[in-house]
Amino acid sequence: MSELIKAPDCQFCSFKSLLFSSLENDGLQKLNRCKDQFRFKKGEVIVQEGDEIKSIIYLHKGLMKLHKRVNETQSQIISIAKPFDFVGLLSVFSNSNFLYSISAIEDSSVCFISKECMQDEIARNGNFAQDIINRMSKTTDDVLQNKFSLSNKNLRGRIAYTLLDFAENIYQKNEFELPISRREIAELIDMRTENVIRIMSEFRKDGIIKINGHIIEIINPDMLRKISDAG
Amino acid sequence: MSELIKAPDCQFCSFKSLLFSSLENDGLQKLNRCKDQFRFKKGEVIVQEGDEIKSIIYLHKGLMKLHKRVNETQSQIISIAKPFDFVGLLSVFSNSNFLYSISAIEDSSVCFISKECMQDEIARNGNFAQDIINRMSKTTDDVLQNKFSLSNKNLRGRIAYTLLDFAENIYQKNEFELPISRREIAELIDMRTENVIRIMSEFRKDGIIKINGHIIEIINPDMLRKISDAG
DNA sequence: CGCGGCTTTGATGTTCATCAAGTAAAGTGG
DNA sequence: CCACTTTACTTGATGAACATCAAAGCCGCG
Repeated sequence: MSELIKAPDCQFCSFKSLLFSSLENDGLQKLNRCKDQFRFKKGEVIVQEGDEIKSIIYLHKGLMKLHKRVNETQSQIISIAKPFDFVGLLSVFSNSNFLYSISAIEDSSVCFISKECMQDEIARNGNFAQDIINRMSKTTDDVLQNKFSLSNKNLRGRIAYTLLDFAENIYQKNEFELPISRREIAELIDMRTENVIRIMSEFRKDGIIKINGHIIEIINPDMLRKISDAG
Repeated sequence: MSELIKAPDCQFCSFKSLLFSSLENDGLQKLNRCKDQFRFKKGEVIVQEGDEIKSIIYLHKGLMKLHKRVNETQSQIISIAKPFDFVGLLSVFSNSNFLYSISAIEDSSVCFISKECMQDEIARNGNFAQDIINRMSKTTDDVLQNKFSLSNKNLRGRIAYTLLDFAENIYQKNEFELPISRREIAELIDMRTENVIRIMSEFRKDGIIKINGHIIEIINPDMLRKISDAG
């Protein structure tokens, strides 16, 4: 189960500079008292669709998926959160309850920062507010950009795009372990499990990628890029 | 062409309460000096994809579309902005240039508020910052919610959803004039012009709607809702 | 060891894009 | 104001892309 770990002082957090550069010591001290650090194992659910939003979730390490039930048998993945993301910055400030669930797809380490504290600090420190706004804007842009490029692509293009996304933006390596099942890939890019498998097999037969279970190696990124763009 | 009109004092703007409730007089005065009010005729382009972002655009009256070129022959509509929307709050704070174009699809009246002024005010006034954040969060949520519900639907469902959206959220009437062409509807909900026409004709033959050019009357909203939900 | 979930492949059917062709409507220049 | 051009709308026919259905192997787990 999830594990509360002794939270280090924010002041010494290695990610501080990325996020809270606009906070002077005073603000950091405050924020420090408003946070809890947790570890989650792969597969654990951090937030259930409909839960009250009490905190903003900052992802230190690992990967998470934001997902939504569509009906009894189907889900949809909205986006995948990477380290340094404020997971669920979407809708934190416009809804009192989460519109989606959040689950760890790799062992992860997160900070929960109380929404109230965050709001106080936003009201008190304009530079911090500006930082948060920029952050939100960027997060939104990324999600939308992703969805829009995908919606123009055929299935081959979507798979190619997704594999490149994992290689370039998430793992920065051409060989990596897919953190999600074929079915979840399908949920992420709006297609059926069978077709995810079929097309990945095609790519394998064409020598574009190697597959070993969840381990993927991209042999020919240029070709993958071409397929993604053509799609 | 677009027409600069004598801008009334923000203090007496009838929309003030909706937007700038967090601004005391001092802040309003400042903002007042940072804005220009314009009128645009249906069809006019307010912003071209790639233009530098210098202002935030507030839509008083009318309707606008946010759209993007996909290739030489195709565009895609990202969303339709209604009165009281900050058009293009998306990416204003994460990009220096617009990622999309903005065009009037009805005669419209807008305020341009300088981005710089806005940022100064955000830094100075925490409550205002909080307001803006809530606004952004809501705008984003709406766009995403829309796109996600659409992506699960078949073509009939998408048309039904869209007609209901116009009737309920934009015009609040069961009879209205579609402000966009069949082709633009296709661009909005990711299908082909021919199928937009075909399905709308089906709905007409089934007695669900009446069509007279761009005038649409919804006869059976319940059925439309059913089709939208089933899709 | 047996059950359920994930993966894989093949066969079949449906949905939708594409192509084609024609009418209507709307803008454009003389 | 009329001929001309372009753009929007409409319907039908065809084929491609993709979902669905079915069946079987695999793997981890209780």
